[in-house]
Amino acid sequence: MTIYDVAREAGVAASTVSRAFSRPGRVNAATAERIREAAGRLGYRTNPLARALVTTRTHMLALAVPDVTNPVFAEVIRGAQAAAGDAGYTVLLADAQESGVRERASLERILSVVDGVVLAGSRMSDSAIRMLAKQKPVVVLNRAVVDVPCVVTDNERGARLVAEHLAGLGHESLAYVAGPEASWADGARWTALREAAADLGLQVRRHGPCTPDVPGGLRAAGELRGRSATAVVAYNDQQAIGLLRGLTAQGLRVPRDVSVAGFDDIDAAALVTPGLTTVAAPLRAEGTTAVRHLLAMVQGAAGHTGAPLVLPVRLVVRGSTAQRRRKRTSPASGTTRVSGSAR
Amino acid sequence: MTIYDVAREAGVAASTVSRAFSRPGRVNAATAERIREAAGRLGYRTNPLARALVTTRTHMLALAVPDVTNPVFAEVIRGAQAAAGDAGYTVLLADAQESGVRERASLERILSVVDGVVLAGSRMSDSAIRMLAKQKPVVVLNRAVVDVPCVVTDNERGARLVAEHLAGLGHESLAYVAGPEASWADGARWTALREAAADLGLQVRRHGPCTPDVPGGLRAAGELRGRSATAVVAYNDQQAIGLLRGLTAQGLRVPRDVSVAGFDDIDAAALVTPGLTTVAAPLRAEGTTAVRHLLAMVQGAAGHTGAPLVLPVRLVVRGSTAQRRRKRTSPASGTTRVSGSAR
DNA sequence: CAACACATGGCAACCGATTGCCTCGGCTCC
DNA sequence: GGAGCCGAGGCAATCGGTTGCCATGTGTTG
Repeated sequence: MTIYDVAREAGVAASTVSRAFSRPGRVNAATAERIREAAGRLGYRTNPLARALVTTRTHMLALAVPDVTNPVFAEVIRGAQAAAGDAGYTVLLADAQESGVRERASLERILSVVDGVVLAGSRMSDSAIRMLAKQKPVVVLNRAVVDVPCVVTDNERGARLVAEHLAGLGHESLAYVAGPEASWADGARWTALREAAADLGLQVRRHGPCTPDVPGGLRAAGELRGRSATAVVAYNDQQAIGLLRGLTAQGLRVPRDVSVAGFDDIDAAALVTPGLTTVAAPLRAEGTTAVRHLLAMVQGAAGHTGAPLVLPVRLVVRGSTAQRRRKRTSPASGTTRVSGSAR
Repeated sequence: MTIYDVAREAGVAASTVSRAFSRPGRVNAATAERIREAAGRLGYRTNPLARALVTTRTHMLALAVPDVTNPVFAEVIRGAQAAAGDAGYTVLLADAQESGVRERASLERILSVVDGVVLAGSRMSDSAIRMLAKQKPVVVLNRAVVDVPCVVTDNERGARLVAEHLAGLGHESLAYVAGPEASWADGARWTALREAAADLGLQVRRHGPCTPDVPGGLRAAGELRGRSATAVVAYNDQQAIGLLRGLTAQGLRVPRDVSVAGFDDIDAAALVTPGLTTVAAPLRAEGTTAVRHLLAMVQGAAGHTGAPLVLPVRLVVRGSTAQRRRKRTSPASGTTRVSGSAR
């Protein structure tokens, strides 16, 4: 089923068939109708590859994520997918598997067939990204890279919200469990948290780096043992959940003995016990805005490489944070439970 | 950077360059080396689209999933991605958003550029799938469709394992919370559970259908209120987690008053309290085997359309199931807690 | 030494669209 | 009535590879 078959069926030249589809108005309405009908009869579908070969537009976008199984990115993917689909674009996923090298490799493979790239939580170096941005339109998500269009969440405000929340509960000494070193968001969150803490007169210590997953949080719980912090803020929710479990396993009670908070508000945050207090990021929206920006660039607009576009966050308070209690007595032994409201 | 540039640089014809890459042995080793070197110098990358246009092989595969954000499929995606990557193939994701119609639509869009399709948990009708399989190589995951190659998990054995586990704990009356009607796996699980229950002399009632997510489980918990079942098996882990919360909210204790089990063993199953007893499916392996089969077909092998390939499961016992207790006294009031082992 | 096989490389058609340029007929306008 | 314009459609080149077929040169064999 090629354009030539349709042309023969409709009694016109192939070029006319092509125009009938891609350039409405360029051919006579009646002829166009006749062609469309012939195409329908033959079940003709235009071959995207052939088209792409000459137009150099594939209508495909690359989306690189550090880990497909990370629920944070699952939502981002869905958002990106939706926005792309609406515009008639298809998303190619590049799973970096938490490695800058593999990220480069999988991008390398698909780079030549896509019209643009969204880098979500990229583990590549700034210069590698800038290099990439020279070849194809690129939008970076959750990271700021000079000279490249970026979309980020409001980490500053998020960190400040947690800090204020914890300060309001009487906590004076915080711990921050860090994410991967290559993560820009980690830096942003830590810096903002430290500043907010300073403003509020709180102590805050950094631990890590730890892997941004549940095991990472578990390990962090071990390292935190015996520290004086009465509240722990984790780089992300998975770590925070790991913390919840690790601290509990040590005989500590959350939030009675120690408060825990995370970032992102993944689904699981509401499912663990106690529910996790966290800074909710508009994950779906991150995906859609990134793609929309990218599409704007692909379609001509010179990507504004100024300040990153900042998406708002909000604090979701659940059961994992509570009023600070004066000194815990014997942290390890099982004391009589009083009532234990799950929230 | 085209093949012609390389040809000029190396002092040979374009066809020779092409052969140097795609048909090793067809050109003299020395010449091939010279060409490869010239290509390297120019930074030449072969254009997949141009190649695909004539070979009709794009080296891309479609993977349709009902929901990208569902952790079950996240793992499947990762497995598929890996297997495809190893073979030099790229995966295009088609998010069906839990709808047969949207599934068809997104497939429609990418069908013409892929060499084959993996349908994971498809919501389409059997006939629609068979139709599709006529146009392109198709492998169906977690569903049996006659005349189409299938890869499924051992639902029979899984259901039997849970049933035996629960029977061993003294339970005599089970409830099954059903998944989406369009889900083949739901039918398989329910049928097998019923049969196993019959063999073991257990009662079992079916409730639903319910959506295969946490809210679905929550709703099911409401409907279950006042039933006599002392153990509930859910279609999947998300529902089971919903049940956990819903039942707890009703004042019931899991596993003291009622045991809960799920299917799949998603990450979150180990994170909730109590931990969820569940039938672990080899999610990653599902993705890889499906893709490997598909690739075999794409590369010539006539997909064996006989009995589906069955992947083994195993039962993971956690804290959500326990010995049945003689009649609960007053299910709603908060009784004195005894010790509450978390596992 | 003729005849033939074989290894190697070039020529040119082709995949299925898109698009610049040209032609042709009908109209308008002066 | 002729110049000029416009709408509509066709021709053919082009995108960047692949591949069937042929030409050449070298080695092998009888």
